[in-house]
Amino acid sequence: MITKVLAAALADALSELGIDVAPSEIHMERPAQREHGDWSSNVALVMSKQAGRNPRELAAELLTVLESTSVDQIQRAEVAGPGFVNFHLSPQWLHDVLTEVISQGEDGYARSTIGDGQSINLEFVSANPTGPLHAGGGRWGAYGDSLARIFRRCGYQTFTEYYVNDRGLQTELFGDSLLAHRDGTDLPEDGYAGEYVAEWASEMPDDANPVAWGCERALAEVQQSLASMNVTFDHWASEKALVDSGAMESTIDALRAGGWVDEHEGATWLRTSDFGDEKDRVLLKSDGEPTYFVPDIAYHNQKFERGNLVIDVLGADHHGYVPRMSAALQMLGHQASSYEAIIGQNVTLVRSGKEIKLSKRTGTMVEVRDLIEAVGPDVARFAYLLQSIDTRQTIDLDMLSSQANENPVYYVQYAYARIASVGREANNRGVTRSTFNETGLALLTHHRELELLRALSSLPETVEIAARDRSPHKISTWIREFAAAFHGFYHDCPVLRSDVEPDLQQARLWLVESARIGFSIGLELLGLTAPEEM
RNA sequence: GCCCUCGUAGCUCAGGGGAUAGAGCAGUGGCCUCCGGAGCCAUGAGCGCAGGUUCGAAUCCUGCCGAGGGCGCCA
Repeated sequence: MITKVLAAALADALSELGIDVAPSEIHMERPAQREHGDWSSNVALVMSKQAGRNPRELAAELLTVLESTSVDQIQRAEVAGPGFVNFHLSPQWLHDVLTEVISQGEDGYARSTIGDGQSINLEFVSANPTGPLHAGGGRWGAYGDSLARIFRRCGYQTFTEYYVNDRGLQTELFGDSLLAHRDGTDLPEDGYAGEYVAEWASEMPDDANPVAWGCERALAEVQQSLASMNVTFDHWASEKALVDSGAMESTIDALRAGGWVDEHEGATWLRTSDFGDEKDRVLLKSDGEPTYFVPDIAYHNQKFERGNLVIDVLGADHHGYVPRMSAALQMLGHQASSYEAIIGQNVTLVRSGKEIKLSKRTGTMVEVRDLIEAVGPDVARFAYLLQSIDTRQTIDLDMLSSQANENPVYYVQYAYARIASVGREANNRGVTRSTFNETGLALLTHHRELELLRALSSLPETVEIAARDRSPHKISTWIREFAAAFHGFYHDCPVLRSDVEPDLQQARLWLVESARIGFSIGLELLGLTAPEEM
């Protein structure tokens, strides 16, 4: 890769000046302004203190040395601003990108090895099985699923889970609510009053166990909604099965054996404050019943059997829970760094300019299924993935519906459809692609062609950054920019038109193929479909 | 009161310590004789406030202001 070549050249030049820096320490960046070249380095600014020279002076000396050891692709290098070394490259470096994309293909390009040999267990959504998934929960689904795809592309062995709370107070309340609806009796206090409860109650067989039946019914609903948005899980972990296996007892035993458990005020406590939690937490209530915390610890402990790094995606309303879980896991012998919680901000749903408060119990809700049915799975999924998980997201249902046709996802998918269309049209015209090695890529000099390759060249680093920052939205941002580059190219650079020279046509056909590969990878990471026609 | 997030254009949001802070939507004006106009091109406006660290801060630190969330022997 060109950045490595440039960094190595800079490192060599520095060592000639008596400054030793590993090439990997030298950062190459893409200048914001095109006039500032193709690549830029700030080494002179960073090293100036150590070198005892001012940055521009050092940069100038670097250039002198670089001239004698010139790299092929460097057309010209210059000192700019406070001391940047800017490289203006010949288009060859972008033609090399095209070659790389074609030779590595859809499967190999932008595949990273940063996660090789590591495994991640990723839990997300895990909404209680007491009703349909609401539209806010869809965000965790889209996020988690895309993050898992990104992890996998980076070499992490990734295992995804949905923790099903199919026992406990909420499920019993839900079961009782189903019964009350079916039998026409009074709803229990704090029972579930949503429309779906009445609907489901009428489906419930007389001999069914309301809790078990209700959970199963809800889970099927959730599963289906997520699947329609292309979100799936490797494992649906049942809390009930976990508890039935005796995991609660063995977990408490292990914590006791470690000396982390105290008894006072009639209850059994875990000294989580020893690990930075605000206060200690109750394991067994004074009535002897375990709190929800116990099975949760057992579950998290067990997840380490399916990954070295355990990650939870949690809504902001659960962030207070992280220190106690981290404490408990450390007591059980896990490294603090092997447990990570990603805290996502909640979604605000707006309709007719008014915020819709979501509550399963009172029944005011917007189901993720409604959203998907209204705008389509790709629009819904991309809407979730457009923004950083740190951003409190506002989804305006009216706007999403009324502007469904100009949704950003179509901008991207339209580019893919256009590529497919070029292929079809090439068939119609009897144009075939020649052997890649015989194609004259040097003919690709139009700025639109080069911009397209430039965008394509940034995909590998974007994927790694997205994995490192746990930020699928960086792929969204990338693919929108990539689509813009493609539409610009498509507008200005005809491929099949009769006035295009055959050699140029061949080069462009391969360029289009490389773009197809780029879109294909990006759309797959986002879990979006790649339509041949729209 | 304490803790966690977040304040960027009219709206929804990008912005890995770097140079002149970017998109989309909304507004205005242009662009189809052959590959799909769901497209392309042009145009106005902005980093909540105050300090600090740094050669350099939207980005890191502190304080203030504002918004959301959390502070149960609930889950």
